[in-house]
Amino acid sequence: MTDEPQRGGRPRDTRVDAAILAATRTLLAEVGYGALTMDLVAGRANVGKAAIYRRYAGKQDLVFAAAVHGRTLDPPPDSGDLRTDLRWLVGGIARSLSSPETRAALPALLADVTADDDVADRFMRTFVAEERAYVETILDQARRRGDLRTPVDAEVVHSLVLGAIFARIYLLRKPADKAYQHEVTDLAAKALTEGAR
Amino acid sequence: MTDEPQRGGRPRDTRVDAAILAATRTLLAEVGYGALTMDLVAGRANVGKAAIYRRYAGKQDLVFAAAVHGRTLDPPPDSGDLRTDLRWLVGGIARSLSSPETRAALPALLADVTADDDVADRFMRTFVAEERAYVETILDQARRRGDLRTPVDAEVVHSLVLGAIFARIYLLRKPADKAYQHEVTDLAAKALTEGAR
Amino acid sequence: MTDEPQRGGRPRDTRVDAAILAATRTLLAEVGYGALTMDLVAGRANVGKAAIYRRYAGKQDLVFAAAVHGRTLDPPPDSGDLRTDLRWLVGGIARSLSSPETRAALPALLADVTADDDVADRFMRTFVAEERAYVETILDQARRRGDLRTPVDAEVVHSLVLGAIFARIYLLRKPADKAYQHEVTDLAAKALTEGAR
Amino acid sequence: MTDEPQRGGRPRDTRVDAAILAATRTLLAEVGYGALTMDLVAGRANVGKAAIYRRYAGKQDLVFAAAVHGRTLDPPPDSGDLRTDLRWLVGGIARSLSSPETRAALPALLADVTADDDVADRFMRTFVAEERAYVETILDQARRRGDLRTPVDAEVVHSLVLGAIFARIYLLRKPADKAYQHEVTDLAAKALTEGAR
DNA sequence: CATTAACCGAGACGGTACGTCCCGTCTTATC
DNA sequence: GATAAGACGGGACGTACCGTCTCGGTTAATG
Repeated sequence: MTDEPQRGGRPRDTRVDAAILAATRTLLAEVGYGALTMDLVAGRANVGKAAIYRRYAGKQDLVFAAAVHGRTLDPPPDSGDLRTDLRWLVGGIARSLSSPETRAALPALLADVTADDDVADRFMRTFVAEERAYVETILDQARRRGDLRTPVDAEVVHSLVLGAIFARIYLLRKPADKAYQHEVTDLAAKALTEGAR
Repeated sequence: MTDEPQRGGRPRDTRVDAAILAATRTLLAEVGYGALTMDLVAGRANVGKAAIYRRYAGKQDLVFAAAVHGRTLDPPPDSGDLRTDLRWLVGGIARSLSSPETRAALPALLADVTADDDVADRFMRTFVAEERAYVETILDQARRRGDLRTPVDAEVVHSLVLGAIFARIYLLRKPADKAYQHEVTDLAAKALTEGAR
Repeated sequence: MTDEPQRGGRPRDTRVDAAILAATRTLLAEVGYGALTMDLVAGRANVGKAAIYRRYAGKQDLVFAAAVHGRTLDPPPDSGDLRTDLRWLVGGIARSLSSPETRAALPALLADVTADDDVADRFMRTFVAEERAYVETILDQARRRGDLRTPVDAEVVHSLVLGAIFARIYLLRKPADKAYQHEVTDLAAKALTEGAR
Repeated sequence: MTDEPQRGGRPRDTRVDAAILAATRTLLAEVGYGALTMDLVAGRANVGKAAIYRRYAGKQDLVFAAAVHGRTLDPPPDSGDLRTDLRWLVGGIARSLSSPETRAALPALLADVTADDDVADRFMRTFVAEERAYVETILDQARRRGDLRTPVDAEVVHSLVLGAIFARIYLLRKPADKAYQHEVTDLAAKALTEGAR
């Protein structure tokens, strides 16, 4: 986001903020990312284009804010059981990646963002960091309980779980439903606990 | 592809076919998907734009053909050992997703695919089906050897392995190097064989 | 025209010649010069484009041949009376410039042709030369009869008469009907005979 | 012209208006109508193509505005002498049709006009109407002086004079120089005054 | 009678201009 | 100084024609 607020003069109109985001979400659902035009958003929100560019650096930034940002997981529970913790993680990621807005925006966002390494790193950090911390928490707890085979990298576990959900939805184009979540949780638990103790 | 062959008249020039694909691949690696222009491809291939549009419906179609189509894995080996088979699978997918052309093209392609169900089907057939068959072969062989815990779905295994590599490269933006491949192979083997026998 | 015939081999098919010209004339009337495409002519005539280009150097050449060429005046009569001779000249030019095909083709042809001085001179000569000779004949006869004021240039007279008809039809966009022809003839006769004898 | 003005927002930049017309006039003289490209005009004027298409419906519209519109004759003098008035008329028309821009644009424009009746009306109003009024003025003055043979139609006189100059330049492709202007003036004066008084 | 050279329809070829669309910035008048 | 409106420079898109070339096949005159 651009969003360094102004110093003097008339303050930003919060109704404009809301209208922009609402129009973006509506249009994402109606026409998809590709046909979502800045002019279109401005028109739908009854807002000038400048008002959008004053808030967001561009289309990617806008869509990221409207469709992806803030969809955060609840904090991890520490159920005392690795499998339960994993089920919670898998469910959270699945829910986050399954929302209609995310489904409409994420692939194109990923594409736009991949084109520029700087932007990409920033976006990915935002997208990934919180989840990563939760994975580490879960693994630490399990390690403390002695439920884990010794050397296991949180980054690898994260890529496995996140990748499994992402691939299911965006590569294989099937729903990441409860049954699938269960299978993934099960396999992950087996992999992490095999040979432990 | 467009590609309905003509009935009479001058046949398509295969040298033009080749020049277009070669130029596309070169330019994907040189400038990336975003800066890849139809005029640029035409110029590099010494070809008229019409010659491209005669063959491909647009940029997506062209890039799909140039970057994804025909990039097939070697046939699966049946080493007699599940872990070795998995290592081969993981390595093949990693190699396929790591090529500069694929790295340049895949995210944008994925975005296009998500936006259009027709394209999606074609994409799935090409990108996913062959790999899936290999996964099934590997699992069947392991099952026949009795190395497998009973109920395991090839589709789930595929999404796990493919997702792990994809997430590593395109979401976490790190190389899917040998060390990573080994970790994924190891975890997958553990998950699949846990409790077997 | 291109039209240097071949030395050996199969001779040109006269049915093709006719079909090309017929299609051109039909299409000139149907869609006008601007929308008349070589492909369109070829398609309508059931003929390959090469067959057209074997006969004509290009669109202008084709249209010139189809719509303008050969529309020649009858030979001048020498009625013994300048006014009568002028009426014949005016009528002939008016008839020639009024035909539907000429009306459809001439302005655009003039435009295309004006773009290239060499082509322009060639076309104009063809278009103009015969008429010019007739004007000279008429003036000579009048001069011999003593009906003419002394110094009068055939080129100027020609430009006056031709221009009057052309301007009437193509600049003012009104029919060069009998009444108009009569007025022009009358004025021309007055101008040429004023002060004679 | 397109030219329906906007209601709010940034107004059209008159410097852009001027730059577009200037570039068009320059390029008409430099390269002619055929080689005059919209991109070329945009580039020369340092203007986006959209800025041109916002003002003009296409190449014809642009060229019409640049080359023909507003090129008006000076007001007619009333010298008290028909021949002098005619010389002025002939000279004015000749000057107007001889300018490099008009020479480059008029034939193509005429072609476009002939192809589209709507355009034709606009063309006629601009190109023809003012001149016609002048012809009528001149004839009226002469008539009041009694210098004119009785029934003479301004439209016919206009077509004669205009046609003579047009034919000289665009059909015979010779300069409408002083000598030619004198001959035309002379013949016209003779035709109009023959038998008068 | 066989050869041969130019013909034939069909349509792909390189090239070029078209007019449309979108991006992200800038410029008005208004609040 | 923020706002709605919308013009601005820039640049890619996909379409349409031009005039040439290439394919398989045909047809008359030559040898």
